[in-house]
Amino acid sequence: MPIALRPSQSLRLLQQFTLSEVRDDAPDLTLRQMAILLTIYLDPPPHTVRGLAARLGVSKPVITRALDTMGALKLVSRHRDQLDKRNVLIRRTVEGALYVERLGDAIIAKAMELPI
Amino acid sequence: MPIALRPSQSLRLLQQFTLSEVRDDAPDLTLRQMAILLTIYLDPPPHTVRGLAARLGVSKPVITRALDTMGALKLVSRHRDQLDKRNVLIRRTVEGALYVERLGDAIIAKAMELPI
DNA sequence: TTTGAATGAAACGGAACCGAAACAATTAGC
DNA sequence: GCTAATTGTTTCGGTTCCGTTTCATTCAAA
Repeated sequence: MPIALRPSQSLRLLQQFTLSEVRDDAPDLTLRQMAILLTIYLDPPPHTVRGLAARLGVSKPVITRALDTMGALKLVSRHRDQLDKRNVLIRRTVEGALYVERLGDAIIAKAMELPI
Repeated sequence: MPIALRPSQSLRLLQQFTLSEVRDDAPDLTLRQMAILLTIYLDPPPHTVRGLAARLGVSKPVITRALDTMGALKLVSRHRDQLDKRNVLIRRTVEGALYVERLGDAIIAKAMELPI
């Protein structure tokens, strides 16, 4: 059975989620950064700058800069591909996995609280 | 019956939603702007800068700047409260309602596509 | 009426982000 | 080997956002 949401439920869920993120002490990611992070953690590896840029429909510098920021936050890490040294492989980190897990928990909690 | 989501479903839903927003031509709002916009459109009015700042747990300048940006996008409008001219009342707009409605539709569509 | 509190906006310096273009490093094709 | 293509990064000028502080306006209380 697919997940069926009514319009008011979907918007309330999004509101509660964004509010919890804003209120939280954890660093706020931009929408783009969040899309990149989730793609790295949900889609099967390997992940490259080029591949992520294509997945998001943005330019490569957008990915590079987002990886700079999230790398400083230790949410992802970069490593040169030894088979093709032009490539950079983006890998998951423990901190990133925790961050993503926390996102999922927040959504589940807010979904549970939704009025019927 | 409350909305029950499994962790993988909640994260996949968030990924699909953020990806659709990033890919979309519509201007990307920051998480804070989105929280403000949804609060204005979902919570009962009146909405003031001070009230929104308290609701989000941020400072007033954060609200003022976000209203500047979203006002330029015509997603919200500002009006002086004639009863207490210190207050600024934030009101909804047609464009903002459409933007919010589109957000809800995107979530519903992505939720329907989730694997069981 | 005058002092103090409350509200929202503006100013400030610093940081991050944007699109576009140019760039070095590496690989592929001939 | 040598040219062309690919990959990711850097640079550029400009914009937006941030936190903090300061300010103007308005209301409330004495």
